[in-house]
Amino acid sequence: MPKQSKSHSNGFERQVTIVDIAERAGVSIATVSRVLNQTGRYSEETLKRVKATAAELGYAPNFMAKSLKKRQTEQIALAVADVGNPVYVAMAKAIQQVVKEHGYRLVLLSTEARVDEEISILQSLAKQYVDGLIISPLSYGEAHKKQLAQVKRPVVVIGGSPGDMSVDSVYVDSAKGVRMAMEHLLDQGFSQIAFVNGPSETVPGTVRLHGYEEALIEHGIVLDPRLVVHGDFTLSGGHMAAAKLLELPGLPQAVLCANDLMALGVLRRLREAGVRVPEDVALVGMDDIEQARISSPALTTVSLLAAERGRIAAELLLGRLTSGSAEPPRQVTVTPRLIVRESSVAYSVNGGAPA
Amino acid sequence: MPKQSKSHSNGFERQVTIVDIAERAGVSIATVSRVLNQTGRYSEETLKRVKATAAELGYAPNFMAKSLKKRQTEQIALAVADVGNPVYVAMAKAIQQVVKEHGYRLVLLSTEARVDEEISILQSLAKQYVDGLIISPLSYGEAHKKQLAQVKRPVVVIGGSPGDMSVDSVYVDSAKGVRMAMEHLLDQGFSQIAFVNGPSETVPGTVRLHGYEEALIEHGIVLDPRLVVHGDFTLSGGHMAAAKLLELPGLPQAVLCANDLMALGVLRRLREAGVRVPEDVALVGMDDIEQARISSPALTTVSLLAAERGRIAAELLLGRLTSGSAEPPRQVTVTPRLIVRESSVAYSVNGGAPA
DNA sequence: CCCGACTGTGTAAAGGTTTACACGCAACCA
DNA sequence: TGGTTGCGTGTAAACCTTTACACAGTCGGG
Repeated sequence: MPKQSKSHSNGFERQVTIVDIAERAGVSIATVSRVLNQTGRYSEETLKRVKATAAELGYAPNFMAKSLKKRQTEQIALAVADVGNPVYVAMAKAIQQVVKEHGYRLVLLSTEARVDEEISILQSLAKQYVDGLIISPLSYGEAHKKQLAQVKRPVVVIGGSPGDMSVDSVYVDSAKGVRMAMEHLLDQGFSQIAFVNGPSETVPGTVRLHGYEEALIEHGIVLDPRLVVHGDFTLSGGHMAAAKLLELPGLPQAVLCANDLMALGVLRRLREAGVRVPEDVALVGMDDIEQARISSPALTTVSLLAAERGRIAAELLLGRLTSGSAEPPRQVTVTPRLIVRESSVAYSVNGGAPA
Repeated sequence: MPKQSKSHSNGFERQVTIVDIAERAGVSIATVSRVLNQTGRYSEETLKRVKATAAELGYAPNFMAKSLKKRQTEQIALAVADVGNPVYVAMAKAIQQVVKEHGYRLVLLSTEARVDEEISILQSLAKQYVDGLIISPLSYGEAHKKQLAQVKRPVVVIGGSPGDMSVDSVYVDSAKGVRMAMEHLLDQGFSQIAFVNGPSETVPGTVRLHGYEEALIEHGIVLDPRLVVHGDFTLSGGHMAAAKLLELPGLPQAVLCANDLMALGVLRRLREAGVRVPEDVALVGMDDIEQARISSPALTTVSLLAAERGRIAAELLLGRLTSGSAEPPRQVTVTPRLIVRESSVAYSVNGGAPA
């Protein structure tokens, strides 16, 4: 016997709940829930009636109530330093794609490259608004590790330190990437190779400088401190860094940049100064962002596989979420790839190898 | 849908709740809630004790429970066709910034340029996982309007049709943008101006074509159908479109592209063919993405103010959220801005102000 | 004919908050 | 002194689900 609905004269549009469906269909809310979630047992007859009533009423389940009860939100968060940075965009896109496939939504968090923001995001995980987090911290110190140890929701970090197994992570050996780029330049006979690095207090900054130094040592070249300048990983940072290089008595034979954005800034500054690339100076970047492919000359770069790292991170996280969190942390390492284009090979243009 | 993890015995490590704090501090949960939310009345003494206990226990409020009760999630969603498109990235960045300032989180939804995805996002608003939505649909037809009319949460659309007041929206007159670009080219004496448009079934596609036609009519030039080609708003789309133009008996004097991405593709193809820009052909794009500024030659373009539109949309939405939803829908219109750079001025004058 | 198994369903208890309402008490005023 | 006020606090009812448990009926086997 269907009870009389008690919701008539309320001026507000009350949300349709399973209670409404239950009343209308003459069953209990438990049955409605079972039918709608296809769980437990119910007869063919009830199934039809409940589904019909739900459709009729335009029912939509309330996510908050569901999440509260099931203790999972079907949301995962991505925290990056700069939403506009092409590298993170590529990552975000890849991640968005895989989490969407699995029915999760992506919450975009921006840290503005501030450590305290990163920490506070880690802490806010306790508020349970997401099931898991992918974070790509710029620095990765004790504060991070300490927070990570306390967090109870799965986290995967993109970046971090190699061999650190305190949490799932995906790592790219960017020092090796730098060495690959250096090999490429050294092989062409260049010995005066400038290095436009990022801020030295960031992880990428220190790691990549290390790669640069190693490559020089390996080839018996002493590091000229004047050839190492710093930018902030942005276009204008590269632009200013190039200005510093132009002040040197002689032009270096090649310039290696710690990321593509700075390389493009350098390219622009060099062009303004009438310096031709690659004829006068060879130029190499890192990241393989889309702009590198379409710049003129097309930029030689080292792909750090941003999209792939994003994809892997998402899969790692999803794995934690669906199967247990019992297994020990995993670290997936991807290998950078050198992509030779126009900006670093002088002889392909004018036919003459650099002396 | 995410797979159900088989009732993962999460018995231990219970979440710290206000009940725990209440017991420990010897007060009721209501008092705890009042103190923690700084609402209602409580003595200085209780304040101290509750706060101390909360800190001691490492309490973090449960978002789901709070949202369920308060009927608001502190989340807003952004739905765009392509997360990787620089225009949407700029929008997203601006939006993220303002919503973050107001304590909201941003959920990123991608529609893959499919209408059914857009509709289903609109429908899913009923599930209440966000407080509001910003959507930038590629097409904007009856299906959209019908759904929008039913939706009970505030939505603001970026794009849409001018003068449509069924919902908050921010609109840019891109037809006018096209006319501005055309004026710029016509003023220099060019009459053979090719137009690389987007797909004609999209809103931007039709609108911009319209602007192109109007400008021609205004100047008494008959439209040469061979000069209108189509791309898909991507780099490679522009590349292929340029190929078509190169097949024509004579080169046009100028090429106007419906967006910057295609313009850069055109630029690349022209360079491959040995055509110089701007000496042989003038080139103009639209959108003013960052790459336009650093390309070589720097691309003349029409700024469609993506970031600003994002900012405005976010503010519109936030306005709805905080003050009432009583007021009638508003439509904010922004005016495009011509940005003259190198690619369109043969006489090598750098920069320049819009007329 | 009884017992166990199974099937379909309902009852009620979470899940963690916010908040309307009520209550006890001190202070104040007439 | 009695009544009002205001303060600080507690009780309990939501918010909307999911789900453990119980119950009533049916059916088959012994």
